[in-house]
Amino acid sequence: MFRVRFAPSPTGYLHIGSARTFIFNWLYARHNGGTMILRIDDTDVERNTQASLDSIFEGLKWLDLNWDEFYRQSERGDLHRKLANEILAKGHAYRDFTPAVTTEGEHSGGWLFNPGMRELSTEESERRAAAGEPFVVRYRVPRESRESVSFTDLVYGPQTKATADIEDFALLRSSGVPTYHMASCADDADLRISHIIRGQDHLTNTFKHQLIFEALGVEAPNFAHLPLLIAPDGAKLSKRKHGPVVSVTTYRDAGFLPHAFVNFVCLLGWSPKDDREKLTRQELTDIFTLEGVNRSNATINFTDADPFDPKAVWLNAEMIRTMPLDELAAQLLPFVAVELPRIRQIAPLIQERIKLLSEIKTVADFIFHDALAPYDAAELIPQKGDAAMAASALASAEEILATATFNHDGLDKALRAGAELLKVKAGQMFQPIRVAVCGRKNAPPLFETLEVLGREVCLSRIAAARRLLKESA
RNA sequence: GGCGCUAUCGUCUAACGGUUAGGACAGAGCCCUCUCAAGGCUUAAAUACGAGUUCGAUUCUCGUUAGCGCUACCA
Repeated sequence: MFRVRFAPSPTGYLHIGSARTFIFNWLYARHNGGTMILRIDDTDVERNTQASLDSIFEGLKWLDLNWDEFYRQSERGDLHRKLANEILAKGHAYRDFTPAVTTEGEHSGGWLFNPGMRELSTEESERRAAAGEPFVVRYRVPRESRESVSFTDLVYGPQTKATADIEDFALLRSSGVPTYHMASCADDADLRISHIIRGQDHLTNTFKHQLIFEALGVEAPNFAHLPLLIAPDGAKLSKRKHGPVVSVTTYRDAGFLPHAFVNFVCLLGWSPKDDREKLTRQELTDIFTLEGVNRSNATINFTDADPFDPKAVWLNAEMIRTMPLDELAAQLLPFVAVELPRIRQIAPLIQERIKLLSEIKTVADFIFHDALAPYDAAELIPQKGDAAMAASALASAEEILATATFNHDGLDKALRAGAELLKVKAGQMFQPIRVAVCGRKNAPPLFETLEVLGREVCLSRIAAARRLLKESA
């Protein structure tokens, strides 16, 4: 019975590291025929935002990742408090009436608990609580009765920590609201989570969680911690420091294919061990195992100039190149204000020229704008040619295009014949035409481009180019 | 500071204790070609450092160094 959960706290948008955690959980669940649970860990009322919650749903929707059960911690407070009080009643926790220390508080060197509070008698504790004195409930780490706490991580192996190094952490805040540790463990126990797959930043917290599960009298779930995703500067990814490049929606808006993103992220901290890189979703679910997860942090390689990891871009370009044209056209639709049938015509022209879907706007700009952006007449002059050659090529092209069969083969034949007649190389004939119709030298192949543009547009742009050439002479 | 985790090309990674340390991306060069791409071929590039165990260490042990994480009434 495999039950896994992704438990984000809605205090920022869905970022790439969280997305990977979801994906690994999802893959693990699907691989094992288990249950994927989405649980919103919103116990920190101060920092929760609706925008953040929306961003989580938006991101997961885009990635086309689903879940089988959904919970919100804020609706389960009764359970958390009940279990916390059980722990208190059993004597595994105590009330700490010490007021929260101010910022200049003196707890500099390794205090584990507030002296005296652990030893308060039950009677006094009850009395002061009843009198309305504020308190937090702290776990009573069993330093006297026990040397250490241990568990075996499915990724990092056997882990042990001395109880002497674990502080008496809070279970309930003075407001009565459970802390992350309490709420998380209470829910994991109640939801019968079998495997907790989460970021390595929780590895040392796991000893505390182990203690909570024990106090609750339930068997602890299995743990698998994932190496962290870090920025090229070695720091943990953060919006403040690294900007929107860490947000999943940034990838979407830039024109990544959802699966390219998933594929890329899977390669960070996990390997199929057989040199395969491009993997379909089915292949990923088939071969994903925790044994393939490695232990060292992975750097996402980006710069200010180039905000996306080159490998992610490459994967995206690969998928764009190999996908059916109808599907590509559908993916391209949100990026331009053009009808689907027209995009379908353009798609073959740009399929192997764009790395990101959004690049359709620049690579095929000459199709979307009636008027070409101004260009220098010198651009029209072919390699090893002069203005006269450009002029005659364009004059000839105008004539040819007026009557030629307007498809690839027809244009190919007619234009090559025209070049021969002018005694110029094919390239010298084509270049002026390309610049005339596209407004620049680098563009998709000529014949297909002419065909998609249509006779009328081509002729008028060539006429305009001839005028430009004359004016600049 | 304390505790923990990690360390292979620039990046992501592979390698039962025995390999010329492999692959991919990015880079460089060549080819193909109507430009740009795409594609093909070639190339450069790594075991953090020091001990130990062993016939033999990227792999096991210890130490050093570095990076990261945790050390909250954040999650």
